[in-house]
Amino acid sequence: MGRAPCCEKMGLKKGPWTHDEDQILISYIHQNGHANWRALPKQAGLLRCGKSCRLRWTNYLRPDIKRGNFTKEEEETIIKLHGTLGNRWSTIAARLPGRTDNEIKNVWHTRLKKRFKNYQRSCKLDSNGSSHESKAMDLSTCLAPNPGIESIKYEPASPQDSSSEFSSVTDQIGLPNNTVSKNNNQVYGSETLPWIDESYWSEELSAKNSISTDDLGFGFRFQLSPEKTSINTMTDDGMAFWYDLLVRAGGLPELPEF
DNA sequence: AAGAAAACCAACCGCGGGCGC
DNA sequence: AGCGCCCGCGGTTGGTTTTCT
Repeated sequence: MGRAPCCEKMGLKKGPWTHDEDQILISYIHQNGHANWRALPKQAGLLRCGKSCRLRWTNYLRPDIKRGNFTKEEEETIIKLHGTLGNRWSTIAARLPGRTDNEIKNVWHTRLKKRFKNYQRSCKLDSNGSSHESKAMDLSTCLAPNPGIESIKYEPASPQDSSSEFSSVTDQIGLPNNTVSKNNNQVYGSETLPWIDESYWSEELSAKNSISTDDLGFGFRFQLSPEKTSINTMTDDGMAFWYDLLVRAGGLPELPEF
């Protein structure tokens, strides 16, 4: 079928908006609203397509837009919401009054994503493993004020899942097999890390009592249980996994300085 | 001081959903 | 039911500004 390009018509202007164009658009919308974006530019006397007008208004000219740098709280909110919602920028923007989806998307791509990646890289274990403990504690610091993991129950995705597949899972999430054991579908770690306080987990997670890792591509389910379990070493991928898990659980604490 | 590289961000593009005809 | 229009969304681009060497 195919659709004609939005600005195909000759004479329609593209590129950065001028101050005069902004004033025309603002004035028109204040007087007439923006019920029909397609018809708006012609009625307002702008040589722009409706799409361009809508974008300029929603991303820049709207009176309720908050300009200026993002606060630390706003950045943390973006990271938390991105962890649970993914790239649903408009949904994230709806939770940040005065911020646009475009702005949030830009902040994520230009600053937050890189900072998070750098942090993961900084946590990467030494090849000789000598820094496992310290790096693990770095993670604990990262996850302060309630470091550690309360309890994780391993639940095979299907009845035929075996211990060998469990090993592949621990490989995937970066948990060395010798630090984790499986017994009656419980995953046990060593005792070297502090526990996560039960209050750490959100009400939402408590209600669900389980976290599906399908979204992460593992195809397994980890379920909370009353028994305490801890993990004492992690690779960067493992950290990314747990970090993601905590974000998804709504329990992301204050971010460390990167 | 100047050129290069990196960071930033406004704007564009194309897709898909909703809706009316 | 099918088609086409409109709008909103997410991905991407490219120009500008800032930082680095």
